[in-house]
Amino acid sequence: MSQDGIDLPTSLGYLLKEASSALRAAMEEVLRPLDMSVTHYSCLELLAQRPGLSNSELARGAFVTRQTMNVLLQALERDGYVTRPAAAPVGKALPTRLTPRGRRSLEKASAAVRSVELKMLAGMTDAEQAAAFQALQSMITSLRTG
Amino acid sequence: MSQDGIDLPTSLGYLLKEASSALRAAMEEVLRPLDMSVTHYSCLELLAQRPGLSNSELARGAFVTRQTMNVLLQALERDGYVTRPAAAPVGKALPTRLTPRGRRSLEKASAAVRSVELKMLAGMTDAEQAAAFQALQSMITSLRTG
DNA sequence: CAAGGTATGTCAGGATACTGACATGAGTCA
DNA sequence: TGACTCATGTCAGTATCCTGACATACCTTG
Repeated sequence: MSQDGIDLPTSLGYLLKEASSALRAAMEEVLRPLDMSVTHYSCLELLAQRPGLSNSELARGAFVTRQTMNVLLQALERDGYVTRPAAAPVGKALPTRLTPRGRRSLEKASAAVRSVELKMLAGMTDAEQAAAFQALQSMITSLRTG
Repeated sequence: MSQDGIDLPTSLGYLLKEASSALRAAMEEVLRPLDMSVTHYSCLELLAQRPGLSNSELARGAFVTRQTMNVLLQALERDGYVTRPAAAPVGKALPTRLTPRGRRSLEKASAAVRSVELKMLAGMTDAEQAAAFQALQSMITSLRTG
């Protein structure tokens, strides 16, 4: 109606939110049988790829606050999925690592999430995926600068 | 390290989450001075474009549950931003409409959000934007089916 | 007409994430 | 050295959103 307003359904921002919401819902669905939340999985996956990450670094990687990640890490540590040294080797940062149990737990989750990612990419050519990749990165950098 | 795991930083799913997170943060930043949350703004924008939407329809459009949208609508109605009839004209759905006050409130917010959207799109050609649009829609439909 | 299925609005309780705040450790700079 | 800035881990309180549940209203289908 008005040319002033953003046309929601055709706005890239809206579409981005919709896609992210759909992805999150799909991930929650496949992770629920494993009693694992998306943040939970993100934390484990990050640790598998970059062992020794600190609480704050994990928080940034999972897009939550370091307070939120801290309570998650405490639960994961209590249940034996990760380990943290009692004292910080340098500074205050406590390098976190997966235990064998954590690694086992991640395996199933990783397979489940991979199936979601494959479903999401189904119907897109490699060129389209590359274009989407580049577009998303451009959006991120544009939003962060300034 | 392992070929089994998804390489997070290069995964489209991760990038999607990162972009969505950055967009949400940018929107929250410009909406905070107006004492408006993203869901709050989404609700008003939806009503401006499609007057008469019901609570459940608004919830789907803003990607929250209808319970969440309901408490928001109650607050908006109490503060005079929207109106809902006391009785449903048909079924149980209560068609919601913006008041002049709601429309005024939306104007500033819409301008602020538009600036964020423009910033996000800066550095992308029209062709790249079109490609991103198509890619996101493809992901959404793929995730929903099956 | 009766019965099942679907969609809606709403209430209550609980889970999740956030903001605010504090103390501590490391680096910078005059 | 001392003051300053920044990043980190952690505690407490709050906000936000969700799941579960219920009653109601429409719409099929036999």
